Parts: sequence; structure tokens; C-alpha cells
Amino acid sequence: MLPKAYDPKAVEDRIYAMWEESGAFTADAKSDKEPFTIAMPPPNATGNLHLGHAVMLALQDIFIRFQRMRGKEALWVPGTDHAAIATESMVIRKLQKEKKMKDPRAQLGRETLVNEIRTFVEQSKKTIRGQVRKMGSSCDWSRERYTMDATLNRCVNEVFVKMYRDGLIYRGHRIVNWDPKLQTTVSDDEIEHEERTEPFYTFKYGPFEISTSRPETKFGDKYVVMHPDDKRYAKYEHGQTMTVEWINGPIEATVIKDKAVDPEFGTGVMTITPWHDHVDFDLAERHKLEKQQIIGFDGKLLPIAGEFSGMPIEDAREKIVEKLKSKGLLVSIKEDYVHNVSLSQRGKGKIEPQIKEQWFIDVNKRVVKWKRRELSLKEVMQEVVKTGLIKIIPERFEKEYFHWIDNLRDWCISRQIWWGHRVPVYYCTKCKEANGKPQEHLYVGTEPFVTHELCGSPVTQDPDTLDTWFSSALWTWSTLIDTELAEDMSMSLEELLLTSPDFMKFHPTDVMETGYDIIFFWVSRMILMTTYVTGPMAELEYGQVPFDTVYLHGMIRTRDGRKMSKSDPETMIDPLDMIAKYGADALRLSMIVGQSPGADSRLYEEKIAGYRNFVNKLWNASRFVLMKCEEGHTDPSTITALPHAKDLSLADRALLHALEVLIEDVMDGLTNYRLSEVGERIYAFVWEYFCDWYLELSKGTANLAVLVHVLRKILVLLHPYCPFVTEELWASVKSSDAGMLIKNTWPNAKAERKDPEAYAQLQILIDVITAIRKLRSEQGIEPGKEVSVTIFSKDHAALLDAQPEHIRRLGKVNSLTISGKSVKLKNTAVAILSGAEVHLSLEGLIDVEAEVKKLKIEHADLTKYLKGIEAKLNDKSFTEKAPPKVVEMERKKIEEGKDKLNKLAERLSTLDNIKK
RNA sequence: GGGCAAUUAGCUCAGCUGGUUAGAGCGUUCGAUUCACAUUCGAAAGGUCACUGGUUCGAAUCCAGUAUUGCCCACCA
Repeated sequence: MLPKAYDPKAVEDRIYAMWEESGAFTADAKSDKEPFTIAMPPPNATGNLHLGHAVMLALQDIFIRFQRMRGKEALWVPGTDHAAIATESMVIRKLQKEKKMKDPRAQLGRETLVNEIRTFVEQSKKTIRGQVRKMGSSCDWSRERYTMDATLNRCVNEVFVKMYRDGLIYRGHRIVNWDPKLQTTVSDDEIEHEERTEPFYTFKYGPFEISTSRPETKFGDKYVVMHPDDKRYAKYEHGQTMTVEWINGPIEATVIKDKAVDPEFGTGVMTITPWHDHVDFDLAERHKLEKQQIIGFDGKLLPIAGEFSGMPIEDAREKIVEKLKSKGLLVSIKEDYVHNVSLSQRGKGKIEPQIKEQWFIDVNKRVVKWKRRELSLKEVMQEVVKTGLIKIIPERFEKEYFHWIDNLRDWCISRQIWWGHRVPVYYCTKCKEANGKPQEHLYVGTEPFVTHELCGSPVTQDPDTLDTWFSSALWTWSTLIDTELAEDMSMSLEELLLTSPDFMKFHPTDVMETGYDIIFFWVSRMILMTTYVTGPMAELEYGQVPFDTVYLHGMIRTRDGRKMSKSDPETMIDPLDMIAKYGADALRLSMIVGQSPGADSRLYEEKIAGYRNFVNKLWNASRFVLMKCEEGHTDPSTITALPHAKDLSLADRALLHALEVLIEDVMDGLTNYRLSEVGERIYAFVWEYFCDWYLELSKGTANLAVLVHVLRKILVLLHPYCPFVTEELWASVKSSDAGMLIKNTWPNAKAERKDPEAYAQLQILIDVITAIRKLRSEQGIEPGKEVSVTIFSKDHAALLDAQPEHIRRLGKVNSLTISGKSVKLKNTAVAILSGAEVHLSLEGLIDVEAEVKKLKIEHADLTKYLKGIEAKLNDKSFTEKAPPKVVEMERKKIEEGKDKLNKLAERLSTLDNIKK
């Protein structure tokens, strides 16, 4: 016999091991079944699983289990991400803290630091693996991948080289986002803006007044810019020069006219700092102006700053203002100037735009082959979503996606950190010396390159690594490449893809399920890379997308809507704690139900506890079924068929009907990704219909076949949501020829088992019992006390008369009279239902005053309600324009309502007579 | 500055393409230890669906505007 309460701790690990050992998670590339693939967004191998991971694992596991049971060859590829900047900065901080190192990069050197990180990551991967298992994730561990695997590294190199040869990757001096704290560039998407209030200074600059919030960048400003149509400055000509007094003495200034200047803003004149500002850079490019670096990569001022040289910019600002003031050049300071500053998403350090030689991907060059045309990366990314090749759920994110593409600039892919895929570019030291020119990359290749082909001298590899999203962008297909084949360097990437069985069977993947916060970082770049790589391949119909559907989930927040953050541990809910306390099934339900795609949701412990209660309810319902079987000396595993409908009771037929409707609803909901709704639907069916009514009714006479049949179906339908408890219970109720639940087939709704009439009839019985209970409660009758009940029902007397036992037992009724004709009764409380009049009589207990009051209120409410409907029906425009079906429905309401109203009136007059 | 969303019971949320006397869970109130389950059972109270207009025979649902909140994007010095 099962224990009284479900104990997930005693079950989950055992069940998971059983699944894993049985090979249930392992997909077969040779199978004839239709594939269904999900590439798991790889968690960063930096620490622990958090709720964001938990929600993604739960969602994906539901998708994959559902499709597996539906008979698809389901593959869920797990993995982890090397998360370049995040990991490196985390290990560096760790070394600083634990080993008291001041500058681990300098102290350890590249190789040693990379090894430190590698060790850390290995450990972290182990942790993550264990935690992913705890969630019940049915992913294929035999195919686990890591974004720094050898195969993935090869793919990265291959793609880099291909793009380089296509002219899509280029190296150039561009203005980039420099993070002085982390000592690397970051991409546009890795920047956050924060509103700050800072002083806004206005200075005299020759005959002009210019304003800035950053005086510390102004040393080299020798261009003064204004709008060409600004009449105030019409007397100055473009290109005109003049000498102006500036911070460290006179400067030769040049007038530039450009439409980028807004005459309405400030004085309408500005000076520019092309090295440290995006707008100024563009402007300088347009007019071919000189650019000069003012701030070093360490965040300190360079010698151009004269006496301020070497000062950190924060310290220098006030002193510079001080100096300008003393020279009489300060005009005003506006203290409440609000503007946005750029911060690094990772280290939260202030971003300093800098000009730096970096590697970029050109998103506008039209050399990308896609469906036999040549487009730009931007255009392909747009097209696949516009034409519906990729569908985004919820749809509104498609708009955001397009908007992002419209504003997309070339993607800076190089990073000045050491952890990551190294840029596969090599420089010859000797040749560089020979012609004394800037380094020429002489070899861009997929294999490590040792000596220069021409001169035979040693080469050095580019020190930079690639943006972590460069490798993640290859995730859906690089994980499906055969790792052994990938060792053969004589094969091209195209050949590798076409000969890898997994790739050919499982790509494109079906659904990419991830948080909406990384749609740009990741989703769009997977689209970019996958379409680019597969576009030229005839065998792949000139281009594959990485996935058909993108399902975006929202963030999980605290109960009061705040972000959960590590810096505020009290707000954090640790999924592993919750699993230990309530079980993985309960946690999964609590995250899925109430969450709709693209929207944030709130989670709190009571909610998880609520679903723990549900899981326990299911557990006990199963115990009840097993107990009934035991009482009937029937081994549930021998039950294989349902009796014919004619041999079943009303309750049985009604339940079977409700089950078929449920099966339909669940199928419909899951295929349309409506997980929350489906979860709620099953929850209600199990608790309210199956437990509260059917099981209670069946305490009288239980049909074991029906009990077992329905329970089995519930377990199947619920399995994607609650894999552990359902699998555990399945072992006790499955038929002897069935295997594990995880491999069981999904049911199809059977029309022949539907019996809406039985369902409606049972509902009448339920209504009558509910009415009796309500009357008992109103009259304050003790729960144990038995009562007399008289029911008048013209239409349903026969039906009710056939079910007296149910009414007697569930209503605690000792004397039951059912009649088709109504008689006036004294001393009874009454409930008027639409099809029946239920009288509860109990000598002495009936409070006539209260009863009259109750019925009067009911009468008044009903009158008002019917008046409304009558008005509607008397309105010609309604009866003429509304569909006949709706009109008919309203007529029926009136009919039923009037019947009830008459009964109420009758009853009131009877009671009146009694009072007299 | 531009865009997107949300606003329904004390709390957390459903309510899909307009027709329900607007639902659920938690919480609250009353009652119950009935032999599957107190992680339970029965009953109840609680909402002018943010506001203002409009479309419509009919609006929580569609449209416009307002307010509040949240998010994303953006180079105004």
C-alpha cells in the first residue's frame, strides 16, 4: 500500500535514474518516426541553477514529453555555455577574494588563468547537470554539449573563415563600447542605460558658447559645429578657422556645418570629441576630421590633458571646470540636467566609447546566399520572420524583432578577454618587421597555424576572443554535428553537416524556448548564423532556419513584482530548496500555471505549496482507487477493457464523457502552446470532478474498470507537467502489458465514449445534492444529523428516483421523497433549481422569517434579471440583428427563469399562510 | 524622445475569434476530525472588470483618448 502522503524525496531521484538507465531520453537518428527537436538554451557554466532555468526546463520538458508520447522521435539536447565575460570576471573576482590576488590576469598570465577558469567550469558543469536532473528534465545526456567543445570550436573557426572570405567579417578602427572596468569591448546589446542627474556646463569657446556634461573629454576639441541653416551663426563659414582660448591655452578651431546639430538644443553650437562619442565619430567621418584620443583604456587622461594627465576622469572633471572658471570661460552650470549614461550590463561599470581596432560582422553587405538570392544578413533575418518561416510566440515580439533589426549596426565580435574562442587569425612577426607596416593577417584558418607559409617564420595568433554569442549562435546545428566526423579536418563544414546523422534527422529544431530578454542576443543571432551557413547548400533547399517556432517566456518575479536578485537574497527563491521542500512536480506546476508567454509572472512559496497539495490529492485519489481494487479482489494491472456503456452507471458514463472532452481540450491546448490553460484544466478535472464528485459517488458502488481507466488517463495527461508522481503512480495502476509512463502513447479522444446526456443528467443530480448541502448549512444543521428531503421535479423525477442512494449518502438524508407533482409543504426550507424544487424539512428547526427573507431576496434578484432579458427581447433591433441562436438562448432563460419565479412566489405565499 | 505591454475579488491571476447573472487558487468568515487525503471536506462573503468617449442589437472583450504602472529601444552635445 502506498504511504498516506506523497513524499517526493523518496521518489524523484529513483524515478529519474530509472528513466535515464532505460534509455527513454535517448533519441534515435535512424528512427522512422517524425522528429521533434529542442535545443536547450545552455545555462552558463558559472554556478547554480536559478528560477529562470527552472522555468525554461519545465516548459521544454512539457513540450518534449508531450511530443515523445505522441509518437515523435523526440530529442532534447542539453548543454552548457562558457559565457565568456561572465565566467572570466567571476573567476577573477574569486581569485582576488580567495587568493588575495590584486591582478590575476597580470599575475597568472594567459595560460594559467585560462586553466583556472577551465577547472572552475568543469566543477560548475557537474553542478548544473545534477540540478537539471532534479527538475525532471528528460533531455538526452548522451548528446550533451558545451559551447567550448572541440567540435564547436571547429564550427566557430569554419564560420569565421567563411565569413571572412565572403567579406562579411572585417577588421577596422571603429568606435566601440569600451568597459574600462572589465578591460574589454562589449557589443551594443550588452549596454544598459541609466538615468542620471549631472551638472551641465556651458563654456565660452571663442565667439561661441558650447555646453557639455563631460568637460573632461574636451581637451582636444578643435571643431565647432552648427546647423548650416542656423541664422544666428550665418556669418561663420564652413571650414573657417579661428584661434580660441581653451583649457590648456589657445587652440586652432575650425567651423563645421552639419545638419546633425539641433539648433533648438542648448546654444545650437557644439564642439566634438570623435574618439569618445558615437555621434561625434560619425560626424568626423563625414567631414574627414582628425580624431584624437583623450582618455586612455585605463580610464585615465592622456598627456594631451597637460597638467591633468594621468588623472582618473571622475577626479579631473571638477578641477577642469575650476580651471575654465578661473580663465573666465565658464558661463553657467545647470545642476538638474537629466540624461542617460551607458553602463556595462555585466560589471555595471561606466562605458567609455573608444576608437579601437576590432573585428566586426557586416550586416548590410549583400553577399549572403538565401534561397538562391543574394541578400544582406539583415535582410535574411527580416525575411524569415516576415514570411512566417519562423513564428514568434507571443506575436508582438515580432515587432520588437523587426525594430531591433532596423537599428542594427555592424556587430563587434572581438573581446579583449582570454576566456572564449580565440579569433582564428594569425600574424607573421617577421613580415611585419620586413615592411614595417601595420600587421597584416596573413592566415585566417580553421586549424592552428604555426609558421608563415611564405617566409617560414613563426606566427602569433590574434590575442582577442570572440563574443560569446558568436558560438551560441551556432548552437542548434553545431550540437548535431557528429563529433568523430568533426575530427577529420579534410571534410568541409558543408560535408560535415550533410554526413552527420543527427543533423540530417533533427535539424531544423522545432521550438526554441527561451526568455524574452535574450531574443536579440541569441535568437536573432542563431537566425543570422544558421541561415548564413545553410543558405548556399542545395541539399538543404538553399537555406534552413534554426527553428520553426520561438516561444518566449517571461521573467519570474517576487510576489510584489520585484526582480529577484542575488544582491537581495531575501527575494530569491531557490528552485532546489523548493524541490526539496515540495517536490519538482509542484514547483513545475507553480511556474507554468498562471504564466503566459512573453509576460512576467510572480512566484511565492504559498503558490508552490498549493500545487504540492494538488500532487498529494492525486496521490490519495490513486490510493483510493487501489484500495477499491483491493476490496474488490482485483489486481488493477489485469484491467484492460471498459465495459459497454449500457452496463455502466450514470456517473460512470458522465465521467467518461468528461474525460473525452478533457483529452480533446488538452490536445488542442498543448499543440497551441497554451500550457497554463491546460494545466488549470487538468487540475480542475482531477480535483473537482474526479475527486470531489466521482470518487464520492463511487464510494457507493465503484466500477473498478472505470476508476482505473480514468485514473490511468489522468496520469498520462498530467505526465508532461508532473512526471515524477505520475510515473510513480503508474507503476501501481498500469495494465500488465504497459511499460513506463514516459514511453506510453498519448490518448486520442474517442467520440463513441461521449455521452453529453449522461453528463447533463449527472449535473442535475449534483445540483440537487449541492442544494441540500446548502440548505443544511443555511439552517445550521449539524453535519452528522440526518434530514428529510422532498424533491418535486416535473422533468427529472425519474432520473432522481433512480439515484436515491447518492442523494441519501451525500446529502445525509434519511427520508427521501421524490415526486413529479408538487404539493404545498409546511416547515420546510426550499431551494428552487431550474429543474427541481428541493425541500428540506426538519421539525422545529426552520426559521420561517429567515426563509422568507432569503426567498424574497432571491425573488427580487430574479425579477430584475428577467426584466433585463425581457427588455432585450422586446427590442426589435436585438431580435432582428442578433443571431437566432442567441435570441433562442435568451428566450430559454426567460422560460426557465419565469418558472423559477413562479415557484418562488408560490412558496412565499405558502409561508405567508403559515405565519398567519 | 520612440515603441510595447499591463490595469478584472484583500493577494496572485484566468476570461482565446464581442452574447456567461464575470471565474480560479490563496487569504477571510461559518461549520466539520465521515474509514483516499486536515497537504482534507462542506457552505459562504467578496468585483460599478482603471477612467472617459465611441463602434455595436449587445463591450471586461473591439476602437480612440486619459491616468497609473512596468518593460524595451534611442548618439541630442
